[in-house]
Amino acid sequence: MGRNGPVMNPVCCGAQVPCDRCKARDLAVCAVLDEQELQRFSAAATSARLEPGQTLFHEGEPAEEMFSLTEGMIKLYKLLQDGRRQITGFLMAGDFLGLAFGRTYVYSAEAVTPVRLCRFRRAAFLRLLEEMPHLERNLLGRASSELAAAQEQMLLLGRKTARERLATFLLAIAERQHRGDREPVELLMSRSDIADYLGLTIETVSRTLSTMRRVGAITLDGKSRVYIPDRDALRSIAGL
Amino acid sequence: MGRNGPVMNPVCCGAQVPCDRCKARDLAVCAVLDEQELQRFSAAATSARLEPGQTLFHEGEPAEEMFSLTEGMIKLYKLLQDGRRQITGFLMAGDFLGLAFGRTYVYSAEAVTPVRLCRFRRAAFLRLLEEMPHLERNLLGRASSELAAAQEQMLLLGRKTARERLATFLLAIAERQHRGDREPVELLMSRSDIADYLGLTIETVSRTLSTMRRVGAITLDGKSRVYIPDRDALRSIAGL
DNA sequence: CGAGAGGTTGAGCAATCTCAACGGGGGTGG
DNA sequence: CCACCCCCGTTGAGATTGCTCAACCTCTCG
Repeated sequence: MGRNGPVMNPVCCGAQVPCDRCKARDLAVCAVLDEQELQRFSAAATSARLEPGQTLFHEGEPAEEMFSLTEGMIKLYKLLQDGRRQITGFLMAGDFLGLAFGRTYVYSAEAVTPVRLCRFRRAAFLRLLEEMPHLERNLLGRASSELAAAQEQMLLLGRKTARERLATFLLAIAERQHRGDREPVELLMSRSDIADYLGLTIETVSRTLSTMRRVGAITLDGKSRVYIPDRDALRSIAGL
Repeated sequence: MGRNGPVMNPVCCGAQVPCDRCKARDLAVCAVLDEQELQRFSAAATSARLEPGQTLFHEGEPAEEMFSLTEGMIKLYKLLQDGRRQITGFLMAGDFLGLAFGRTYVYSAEAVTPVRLCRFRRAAFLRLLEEMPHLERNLLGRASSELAAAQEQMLLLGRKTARERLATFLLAIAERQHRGDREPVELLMSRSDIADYLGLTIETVSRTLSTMRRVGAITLDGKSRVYIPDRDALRSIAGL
């Protein structure tokens, strides 16, 4: 799969501002790389696209590739045999995935929106990593904040009520989308995805959102646009 | 707080076999360090002890130190303002903690059993890290497996029933303690800790264990010794 | 021996789930 | 262009798991 077309909005290093240096390269990694390193990265990477619903890889498959997202949203999830699903995270432009040091992927990854990403053969990536310690530091920082987010999510799943979960979720999205206090939040994922992320059923998600609307905590525009009139009010519902 | 007494069972690099090189040093990090590096590490570290119930640090405090556990068990947890608690993990000899790249600790840490650990000033540790890229790789590997464990726990908290949670928990402990199929598992933590780890109440934990005993899935000897006659049976209860 | 902490058990309750009906929007085929 | 269908989301009613509150038990410690 080769490069196809210009990159619209590559985001670098998890930062929000697209970085000129990788704009033309469809790379999300360019953290502290110098020009020469960046070229070597480009050489090791190929670009790819996914449509909503398409699977990037399944839990348990041999982890032969690593990816960085340059556009769109991907969900990560784990399944029990009877089909119960837990979504462990939503990734956005600038995020890495597949950084498994084990032999196989420990989760499945599927596109939520149309996605553009950059693939590395695992071995090649690890070789590059070897030679660029500053990149390793960057990855360690990412892993560390992902871990913090995971612990936050454990608190949510283990101890928060449905109301609190939804409130927490909406606030987190608002922050991630850098929405001003007046701007709406866009839910790019389905109710079913939200439910499986929050450890609830779609019915409970739906009911809880309806109640929040009725109470005036949020306004809904269509199914996926959410206005939050008073963020502090929502924060107090979120329980933190 | 200086060194006090001989080290009984330091565990290295998260591996299970104590390593001679750090036995005398009360260090858990000696991964791929050569003799000189190890000496520098010893120089940067001080040793400490904690009694059960003592707190190492609280969520939100400035993260000025990092630790590696050489003996005993520590629990990590997060709180909501009303006191609801989620334990996000139990650490054992060889584990790191406090590896926050942010300014503050993102969780609290408290001793479950008597604990022996090794403290580093954060700045000193990061400096050492800078100079020992192989150590950084080691930490990245640890972070990556912690992340995998966190995702497994999200699946548990979001989607498993009380029975499945307990079964999963017992199996995980059995593995961590490398118990043969006949040997009992030791629950070093209280029912309340187990409940807060599994997102349940102590009553549900107690009832569920009783039921498992009644059904013959486990045998209890006192409050904390658990025999698992048939691990596969328990695995099938665990739902994976 | 009494007090307190930790654990178990019981009864009733409540939050969330399950099952089911219904509605709207978008795509498709006649 | 319209009718139909299907997917997704919403709403309702009843079931169920796990929680709350309370009693009781056991062990340890003073």
